[in-house]
Amino acid sequence: MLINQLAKECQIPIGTIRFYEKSGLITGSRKADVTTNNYIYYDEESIDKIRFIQMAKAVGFTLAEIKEVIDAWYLRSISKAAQLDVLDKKLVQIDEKIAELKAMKQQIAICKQNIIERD
Amino acid sequence: MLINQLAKECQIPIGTIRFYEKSGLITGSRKADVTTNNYIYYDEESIDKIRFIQMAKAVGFTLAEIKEVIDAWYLRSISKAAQLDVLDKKLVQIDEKIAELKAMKQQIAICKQNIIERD
DNA sequence: TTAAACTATATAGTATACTGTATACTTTTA
DNA sequence: TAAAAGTATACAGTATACTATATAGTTTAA
Repeated sequence: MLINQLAKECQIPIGTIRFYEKSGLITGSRKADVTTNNYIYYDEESIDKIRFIQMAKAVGFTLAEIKEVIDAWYLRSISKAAQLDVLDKKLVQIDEKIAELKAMKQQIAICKQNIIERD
Repeated sequence: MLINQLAKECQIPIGTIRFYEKSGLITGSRKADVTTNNYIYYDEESIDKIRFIQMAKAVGFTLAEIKEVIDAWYLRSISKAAQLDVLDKKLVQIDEKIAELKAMKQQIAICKQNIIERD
């Protein structure tokens, strides 16, 4: 699929896709049998990656942190142990974020009570 | 307490505190009985606010979003209904983020399995 | 077949959230 | 009491993550 369709599929601007590709987060490829242009084609993997990026960004991970995970995910050049290490560390961070969100819920619930109870 | 102590209390650079104050997230005050300088004093409320800011930032909220909550929290000039509205919307967003984090955990767990199982 | 739409590359500009520097004054400490 | 440390203000600079613009070539549709 070409960049335009990938953008529609993921509901994300084309410029952002180009930016992610330049940042090494996703990778499209030229088709050997197409010689008249140098259009870049993307596959399902790119969709998966972009969806993951969106999710991770929404919970406060930076693109640098996200790239670490994506590399552990897809780069077979990295050793098994190193891959698992990155993923385990990310799981810890995720649990920390869940804990923080739960703490925020608590705080906001108490704040709501204060507002309701005051005259 | 002066800015230096607030910074130590919250483990945050003085410059960041000044930036937060200029952004309207926290508010210190001069002391009427101190006439030789114009030092700004901060109270426990500033600590609470900065701790909240740190937590909210860690899970991807912007300072603008955080300011909304802090205003709903502390500004009595806003109507009760409006305050509760802001807080309820934030609770929804928090639940969405928790859901995204849980989905990420799932994905990473599956990825780990794939890495472990492949030879 | 030509105008509209799509693609690539390069470069500049923007928004958010700081971070650093310069200047000037005040307080603390050796 | 003088040097070191702390404080305020203003403004410039930086990092991250886009977003826009210009240019040039390619493909598609009327």
